[in-house]
Amino acid sequence: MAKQKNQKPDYEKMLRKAGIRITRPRRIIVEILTATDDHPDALEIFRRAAAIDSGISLSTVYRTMKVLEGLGAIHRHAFEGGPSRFEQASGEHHDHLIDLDTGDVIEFKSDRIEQLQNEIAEALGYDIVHHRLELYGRKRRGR
Amino acid sequence: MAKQKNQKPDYEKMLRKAGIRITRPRRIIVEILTATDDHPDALEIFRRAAAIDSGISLSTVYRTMKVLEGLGAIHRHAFEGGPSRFEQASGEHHDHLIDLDTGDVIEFKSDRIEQLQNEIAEALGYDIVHHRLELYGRKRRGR
DNA sequence: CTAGTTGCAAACCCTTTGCACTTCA
DNA sequence: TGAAGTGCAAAGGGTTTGCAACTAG
Repeated sequence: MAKQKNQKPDYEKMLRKAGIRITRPRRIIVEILTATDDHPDALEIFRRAAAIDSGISLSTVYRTMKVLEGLGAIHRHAFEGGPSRFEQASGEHHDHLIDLDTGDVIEFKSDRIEQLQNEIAEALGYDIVHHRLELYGRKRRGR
Repeated sequence: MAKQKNQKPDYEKMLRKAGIRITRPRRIIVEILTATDDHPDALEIFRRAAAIDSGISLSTVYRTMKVLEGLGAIHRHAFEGGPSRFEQASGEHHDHLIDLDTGDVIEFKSDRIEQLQNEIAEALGYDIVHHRLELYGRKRRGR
């Protein structure tokens, strides 16, 4: 079996295991998450869901995101000056570079930075619970 | 003249130079900022201001913070799950470690991390406009 | 059957804004 | 004096919540 670069979580299995009902709205939302590789916000997920079933409500999207977040199936990011955006918890930890012109999110990872963060926290007498590293920038003009 | 570790901005001078009027509310707010070394939010600044002059409104606090931010005299931070918090733009750039139990903010600085960030952005073809690095943690229990 | 979920509308929190009135320069 | 700034109350955006109706298991 080929190993995927990004293993997507099997949401339905996770929900079932957690004893959470798999309802029609949840199935649709989870389907959308599985199908996406970007970082949509709740409204965007709602729009995509409504295109499949117009009966779905924004509240349900928010509630479902909260449940999935609780299960560790997705991550919530509060990038600057905008609503929370969500991403699947697949793959390993990474940080984000946000394109200020387009809103695009590029993921990156630096073991070296992670290590330095730990050293800093250590020196300050703290244990890191989590961190947030976001770079905000613009594409370099090929000058 | 002794060089201060953290040079506080002379807000009144900055305002005057920018052609912005120095009003009573602004004078009080700026006084509060000068007197603090923590990272208060708008409501906290409002409370401290109201203790000096009960006539001051929260709107004015927000408006003044926006003006000062525009002048580069203060920085606004949107730490997780809370209102914006402000700090004087004195001193050089630094990042933040937020104590999850107390909300305390500890400043730190790592040239090495900054450098790595630049290398990463470079490699991705981006110029960094600014970044955000926040560590969220708890005091290490002296075990 | 019945506890968990939903949609809806109202409430929330933080922040901004319109407006008539004040105040600084 | 008159443009800039103020306080107030109302509006704004994103998100959460109370509730009666619905539905999964």
